[in-house]
Amino acid sequence: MSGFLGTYTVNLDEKGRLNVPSKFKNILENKYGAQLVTVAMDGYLIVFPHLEWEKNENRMDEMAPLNPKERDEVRPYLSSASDCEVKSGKILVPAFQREAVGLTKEIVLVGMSKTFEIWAADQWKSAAAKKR
Amino acid sequence: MSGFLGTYTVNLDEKGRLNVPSKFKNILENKYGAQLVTVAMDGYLIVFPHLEWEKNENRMDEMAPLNPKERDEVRPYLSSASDCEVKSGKILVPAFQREAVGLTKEIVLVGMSKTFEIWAADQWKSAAAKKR
DNA sequence: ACGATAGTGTCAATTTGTGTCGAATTGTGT
DNA sequence: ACACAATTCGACACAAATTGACACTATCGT
Repeated sequence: MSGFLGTYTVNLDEKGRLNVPSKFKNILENKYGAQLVTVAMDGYLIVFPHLEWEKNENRMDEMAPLNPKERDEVRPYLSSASDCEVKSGKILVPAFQREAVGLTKEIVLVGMSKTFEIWAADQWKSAAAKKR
Repeated sequence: MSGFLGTYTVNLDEKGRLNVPSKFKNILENKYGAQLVTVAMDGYLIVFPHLEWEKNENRMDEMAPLNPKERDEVRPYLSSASDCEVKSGKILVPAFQREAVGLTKEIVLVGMSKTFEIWAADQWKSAAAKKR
């Protein structure tokens, strides 16, 4: 297996869950596990298998907890993150993240090797249009 | 579990308590315990699980007790701090801290890995707006 | 001791999250 | 192209978390 590759169009169900495509599911089961961390960026979510997320976390945890400047630096990332889990083959995207990046129903999963991304389908289309 | 992550909007009840979201509650129960220390910063409260607070305390205890400069540095933090506890799944924020950071009803909990923060909802919104 | 204020535990109604299952769709081998 | 297997979809029923209110307890000052 070569990490997360390709794009998949899927739908969120009425509670905001998405079905993980079987290719991604296999990678998670074989290389990682069910634990994930999602981070909202400008326009999309990044999904980290827990193992990959830890690399970032260790860096952030070195901050001096009573130093406001240092807190300000990491807050945007941590505050927009969430840990979640693949359950019954599905991922629940928390409401605050769905709102943060404007996910409604149709979404696109984009493989990015060690991580993958979740885009609102219309965002993805217009981003793709801009590319060329 | 990856520490405190994400943002949660909750309301203080009529006595100034907040419901701890279950994700945070699980982390506290599994990794820490019910004992917390809250510190007022400029605009928000930091909530330390007791174990994490001790790390600061150790650092502060190294200061020379007869050195006024060093005393001046730590005084603002300690004087604005309070210890509290999760009881029946809720945290009572002491009145003087609610006033210190202007908490009324709607508040936002912000995960910061080893700690989390309590913001007044309007403060949080205007801070977020400034970011970009 | 008294009332006033602040703090605590509990509950029912609502909202949100989870597991399952059949039907529809897609993929695979022949 | 066909039959069969695997995957995906959407819906439902159930479980858990959240909310807001209420009643009760402790604490404080007079």
